[in-house]
Amino acid sequence: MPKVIAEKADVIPQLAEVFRKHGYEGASLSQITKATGLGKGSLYHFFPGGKEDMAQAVLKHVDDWFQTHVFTPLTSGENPRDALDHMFTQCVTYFNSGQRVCLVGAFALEETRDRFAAEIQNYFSEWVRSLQACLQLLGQSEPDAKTLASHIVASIQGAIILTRSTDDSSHFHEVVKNCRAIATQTPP
Amino acid sequence: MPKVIAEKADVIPQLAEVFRKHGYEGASLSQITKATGLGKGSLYHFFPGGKEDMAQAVLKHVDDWFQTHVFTPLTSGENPRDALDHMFTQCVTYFNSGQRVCLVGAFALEETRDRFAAEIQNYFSEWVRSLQACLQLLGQSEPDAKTLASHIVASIQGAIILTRSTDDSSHFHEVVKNCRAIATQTPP
DNA sequence: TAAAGTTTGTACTGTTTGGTACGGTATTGA
DNA sequence: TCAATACCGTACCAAACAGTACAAACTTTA
Repeated sequence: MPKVIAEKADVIPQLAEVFRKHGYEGASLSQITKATGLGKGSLYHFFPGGKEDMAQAVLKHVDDWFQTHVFTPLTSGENPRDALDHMFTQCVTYFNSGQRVCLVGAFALEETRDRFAAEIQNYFSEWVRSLQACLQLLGQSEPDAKTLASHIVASIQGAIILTRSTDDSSHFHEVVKNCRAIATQTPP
Repeated sequence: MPKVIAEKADVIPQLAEVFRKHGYEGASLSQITKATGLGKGSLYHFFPGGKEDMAQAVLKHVDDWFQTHVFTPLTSGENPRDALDHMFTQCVTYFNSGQRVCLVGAFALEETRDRFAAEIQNYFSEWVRSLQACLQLLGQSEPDAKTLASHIVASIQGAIILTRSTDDSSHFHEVVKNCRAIATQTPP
């Protein structure tokens, strides 16, 4: 196993921050070189496909994180109540109380949506699907769980927008609190 | 009143579509000239401040629309129940069942957020504030109405992301339906 | 230590960027 | 009808853009 000076994996978090800040179209290579400290040579060595290649790697990284820390726990089935709590806690941390943009959500609003359609769709489908499964384990009917899951995922995404717009992360916390409430209430 | 060949107001909708598609940073002047059919000369005649000027005009236009068609009706007080219904209906139409990006929301996720901070903040504050007022007229307590209002606005914004991500506007309709339900239920 | 392979910086390409300058053409009020 | 004003197209600018080429500097293997 060769020891390397830098690894692809090392620069992905910094790459992600650039895309988060400026979106796909708005992110320039000069910003990327500055953020990663890498010259174009290294960048194109790791990502021969250029910007698109970098974005793909970042999307994959985000998806892996959510798969491990959110989606899989939701469907583990051991203790759905705890899994749900865990999801909300992880979201508050990961999205920094709504101050940190969701990269996939941001891509979904740009024209780039088409370029990364499969990755974006997969991320949100998986989230809704696994959350729905968890809610059904908690006693919700299938259609109720489906609606509720969509609603909760949407709320979290929207709460990021609201928090960033008003510079007030209490919005995010309130929305999460409300989501916890409607997720555990018994349907009429 | 001078008759003019073209008016500023005429190009704003087309301008808005470009910003919606590409975001502020991603929107290039060549895309704008193409979309509006206007040369740079005309563009800089109407908007001496360039791209930023154009974006300001578009934000103003959006804000005016919501002020007239959503925010003011919510606080009119005549019939809060109808006003609430009206808001949801207008949103479904305006956002084309979640397929049309909310320009202000999209700006809030970009780095441009800082540039247009005041306009973005005002838009969402007004929305939440007027919705809260309406909910209080419907019998919600002040804190409940505040939380609920944040939650509903966030849900709508997030529902756009979800719908665009999955290319399935049923997500938007389900979220709106759920929002209608939680808005009118009596608190425990 | 020598050869092979990996990583990195620099200089360069042609293109596009936002913005300016300015001459020309409509439309106006007087 | 005749300035004055409002509109519009083209050519132009320096800076920044994404991407390429390639040699120098490292690591590793042998």
